[in-house]
Amino acid sequence: MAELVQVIVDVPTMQTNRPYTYRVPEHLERQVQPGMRVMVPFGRGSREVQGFVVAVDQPGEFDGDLKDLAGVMDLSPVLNDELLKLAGWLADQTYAFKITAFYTMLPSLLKAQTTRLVRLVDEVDEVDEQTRLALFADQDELDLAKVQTDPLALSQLMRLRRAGKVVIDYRVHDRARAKQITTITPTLSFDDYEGERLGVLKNAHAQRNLLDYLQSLAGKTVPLKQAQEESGLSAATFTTGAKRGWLKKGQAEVYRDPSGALPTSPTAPLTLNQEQAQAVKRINQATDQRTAETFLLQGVTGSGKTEVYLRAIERALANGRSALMLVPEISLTPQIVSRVRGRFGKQVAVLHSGLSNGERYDEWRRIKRGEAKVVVGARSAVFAPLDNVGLIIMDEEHESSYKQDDAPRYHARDVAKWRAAYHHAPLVLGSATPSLESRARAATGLYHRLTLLHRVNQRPLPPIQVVDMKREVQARGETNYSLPLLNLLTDRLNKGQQSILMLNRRGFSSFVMCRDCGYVPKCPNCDISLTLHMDSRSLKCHYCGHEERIPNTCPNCQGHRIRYYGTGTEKAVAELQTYLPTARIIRMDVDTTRRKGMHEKLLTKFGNHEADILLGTQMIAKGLDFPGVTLVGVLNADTGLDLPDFRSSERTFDLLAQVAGRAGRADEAGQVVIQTFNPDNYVIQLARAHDYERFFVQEMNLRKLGAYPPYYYTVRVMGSHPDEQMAARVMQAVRQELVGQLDSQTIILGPTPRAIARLKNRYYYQIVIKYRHDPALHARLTAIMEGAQQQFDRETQVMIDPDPQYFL
DNA sequence: AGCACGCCGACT
DNA sequence: GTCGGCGTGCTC
Repeated sequence: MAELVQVIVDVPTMQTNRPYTYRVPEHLERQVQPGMRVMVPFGRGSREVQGFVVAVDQPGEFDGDLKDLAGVMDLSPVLNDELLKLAGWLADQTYAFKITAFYTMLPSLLKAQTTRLVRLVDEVDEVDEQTRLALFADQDELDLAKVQTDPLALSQLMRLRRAGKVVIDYRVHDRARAKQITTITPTLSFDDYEGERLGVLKNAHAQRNLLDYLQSLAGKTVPLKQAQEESGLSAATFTTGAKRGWLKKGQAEVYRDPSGALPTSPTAPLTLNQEQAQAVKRINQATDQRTAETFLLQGVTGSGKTEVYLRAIERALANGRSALMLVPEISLTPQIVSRVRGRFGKQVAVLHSGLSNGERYDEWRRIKRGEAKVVVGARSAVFAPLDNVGLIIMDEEHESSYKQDDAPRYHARDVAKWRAAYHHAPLVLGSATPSLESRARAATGLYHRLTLLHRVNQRPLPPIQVVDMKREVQARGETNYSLPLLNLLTDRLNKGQQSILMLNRRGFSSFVMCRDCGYVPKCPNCDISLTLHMDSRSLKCHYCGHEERIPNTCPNCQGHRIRYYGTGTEKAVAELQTYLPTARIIRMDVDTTRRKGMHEKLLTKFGNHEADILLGTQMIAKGLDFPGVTLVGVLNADTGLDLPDFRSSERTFDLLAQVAGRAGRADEAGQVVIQTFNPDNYVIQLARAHDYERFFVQEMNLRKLGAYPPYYYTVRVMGSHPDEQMAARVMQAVRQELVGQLDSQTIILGPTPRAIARLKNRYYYQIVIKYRHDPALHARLTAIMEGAQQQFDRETQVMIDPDPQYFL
């Protein structure tokens, strides 16, 4: 019988980042288990918070007065033993709070909402009637959150509270609800319905039809909605039926169905070529033998990696185990989902960002109950509550979206490795352009490398033509389109074939600049240039959301020549339309796809050949498969090449390889055009040659010279404060705590102000640490996180980002 | 996070 | 003299 429990409470601060001990009242003794959510009183007053039970019946060190658990929120644990352990590891590795780790692993509905209600105590006569009316109107309770923004009301309430005239109640409410639907069940026998029919008036058609319908059900319970559709009768008719005792209404719990009515016709496995068969064989061996081996499946675009995944999943299932397949959000398209569903049917659960909170919760429950054995999802799906995992797949493993860029700053690849080791399951990392880290590990034998060099359709990779834009611009003036590209576009248009054009906007966006004095409007809070949004005719800050009107005159020199800079897709489309007046062009960028579902809608439209050219940003590069596309153009390949980021070459190479793979997926041969101002750059040249391996070798040399990953590991320590001096001082102190304490090969860079030094009125300074092997570092950094609050004032924030994707 | 405690300025 | 500002410490 549990008498004591250890609870991690939902108060995300360093000081409370440890278990608190609670007594278990008798009536809860039988219920409470580790991994369950509970409600506990915390702090003075009547405050109640949600928490997670991490241990039962282990007496804590605390010897003060214990409080009682207020309630248990779950019937069975939401976190099993594996996930509890994983959360501990995750928090430790990413320097995050334990509570943050728990919530990251669970659907958001399991985070209870707390409301604070202000209630008047009985003797109101003492309270000024005017005040009472102003604040409470005729209610006796008031949601504090609604008043929070009104400083006057807030201070009045606080005064009343001090005087004991009002109290604040805390209510924790669980938002996790199973969806309920109404059902109907016939209550009479076939013959009895015949009897009822005699008692119904001849012209009561609806009722007669209802009797017919109920008869046809033969006692079966059906959802009311379905009954209405099948019978064509109204809800009111069924209500009348219930009153007459012909049927019974009931409630049933259902899963919200995120797949919609998507027909998933079963698809047969494709025939494997020899390379694929070899890869499948090796992976399946590991699955059978339960070895937690990591494979790097390196296959050119179109080499049939997905089929390898599906075969490997099949084997895991055949062994009675489950499988997890991670894909980047952007390639979690209906195409890939229907392919997995087609093979494994209802055993598949899909987790993607398009799900509502309720749908996500339901998919999570299906997985947890063991009804779904295959999970396909983006980054956070790596925490799917699967039991007995037999295989983990991570497609496009080089994608930077696998790294979460707020706390906990985990990389899904590391979590996948942890879980694979826990379950003794193989992990398959798939990519055409692996991350240098993974490719290097395959080179040392840490990962087992599997290669797919041939495309399944036997077609060669499309030829890539590199066009020097310096010459084009010299000859024809400022333009986004070279003659070779225009000629090919015209040719495709004449043949009725489709083209895709990509505008590389990495590290680059359109902004407004004064042509007289060079003034660029900046965000008053964040010190970064405001981006131009033509749809709302405004300037917006991408970081804090600040918005202002486009100025007519320059605020700096009062000049009138304030113009737009940078090439947006909008401008690129307009220019293209002047060259090709008859072409039907679809523009795809953040602006045209902001509304939910627009992304798919535009792609479907293009897929149906309702347009000739798809012009968009990076988002068009991934995972699209349009057989009709025979020309792919990259308008500005080098944007992003010169960013002060050691990974910019790698990302550019990946991007070019990705888009090149979009051409000629089907029968027609494809052609790729890359426009660039740096035609001789090695990234461009090796992308043109489709030569990842040489790129790998060359880039590794540069990384070695610069002491960058994968030769060195990196950690970024960021400190922020509303006062710039303080931010700098904090990071200076952090540096002092590290200097002399670390390995002799470890390099400490900074502190330096971050590229975006001010965000939301806070100043940021950072230190980057590069190290090869430094056993003392982790403990040092943990100590810095723990000490930061005590050492500095409350406004100080210290964040640690292990293995950052960007240093900017 | 949210609350109490405690120590300094402008009001009855 | 007190009311109330926000810096600091603590929450089983």
